[in-house]
Amino acid sequence: MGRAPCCDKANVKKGPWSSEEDAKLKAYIEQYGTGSNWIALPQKIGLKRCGKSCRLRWLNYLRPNIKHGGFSEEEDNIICSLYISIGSRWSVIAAQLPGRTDNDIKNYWNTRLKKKLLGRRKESNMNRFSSMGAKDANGIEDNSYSQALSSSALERLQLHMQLQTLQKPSSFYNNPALWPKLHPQQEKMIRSLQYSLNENPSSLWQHDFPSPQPGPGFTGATVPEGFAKISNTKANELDNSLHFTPSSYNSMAFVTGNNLMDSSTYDPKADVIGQPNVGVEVSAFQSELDDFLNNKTMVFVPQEDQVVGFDCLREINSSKDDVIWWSNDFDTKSSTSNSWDSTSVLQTEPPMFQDYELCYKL
DNA sequence: AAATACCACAACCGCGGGTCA
DNA sequence: CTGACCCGCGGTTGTGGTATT
Repeated sequence: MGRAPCCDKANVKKGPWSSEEDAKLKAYIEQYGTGSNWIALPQKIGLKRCGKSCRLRWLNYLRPNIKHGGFSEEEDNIICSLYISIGSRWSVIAAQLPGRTDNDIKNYWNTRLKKKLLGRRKESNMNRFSSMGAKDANGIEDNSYSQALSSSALERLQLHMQLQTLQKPSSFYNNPALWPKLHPQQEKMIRSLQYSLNENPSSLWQHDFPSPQPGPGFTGATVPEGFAKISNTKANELDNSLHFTPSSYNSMAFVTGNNLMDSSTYDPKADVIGQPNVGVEVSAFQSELDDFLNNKTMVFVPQEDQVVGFDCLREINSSKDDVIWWSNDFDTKSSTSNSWDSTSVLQTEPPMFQDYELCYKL
């Protein structure tokens, strides 16, 4: 049985909001607040709208201090950096851009920024991805690898490549004039974010793979007890098909049999089909992006007062000891949450590994 | 001038998590 | 513990405007 609808679909108006509706909603919320119940709100004020629609209209349009359009170069850079870092976590990205809504940023990315950043390399990257594809017994090109990559992953990978291209001919890393121009406060923000994510075991970014590391819950290269419940059948299935996680490459692990493999030593493509090691290349993504973002400075070690203002970071610092580690993969739709905000992403509860899928997508 | 394609953005939808009775 | 309810999220669709043919 499906989920019950949140409202009576037959009796709610859909489509664009009229100025009268806007005025009603705005006036009421400004006077009484939302009453913490969006579903009941439209009835109270006589709007034939779904509560969710009211909420969206308020948050994305009517709420005070909302900025529309006119994204600055600095905002572009932040969006780009965070997208590469954490993917399509629009609410997280929006939290770093005051006055911007997740919907606005999402639309802006999908319609403009993505094309701006990726457009020029579309053709060459398609060739490159094609060359990465496997060939079957008949020598027919199999693009399943690239097809298996989520669009988000592809975009992020392409962005990474774009950065690499920038690096090569003109010593991008060594030429500050080519670095994206960020306001010092914005650079500080991003570095603080990255620092916290990297330093904290509950980081979004986990460069070191668990298997080679002694640590809580790990025994050599074996999937730790209670950590990953991948079945042999599933593992074999994975072994026989896709050997790197299609949608998560920030920190990548490979599964073979019951073992988690460090991407730096495991060569799944070479193992199976004698192709270049896509996995290693892809898994290098994150550290190179780190370099890109951090080489502009020395190693960034924020002091306590440097992260003031980021409550989420303070929370991390306060509970570092509690956590083991977790994946930075947020692409998966798993049994765990797919809802993140600027704090929840950074919070320290680690129970991210509850099924094989998540483990596989380390 | 009309038809078509493309673009930008607002709005909707369905899902999963959190809360609470 | 369970189920109902609500919230918030990311993905998708709809729509109006603009550019191109």
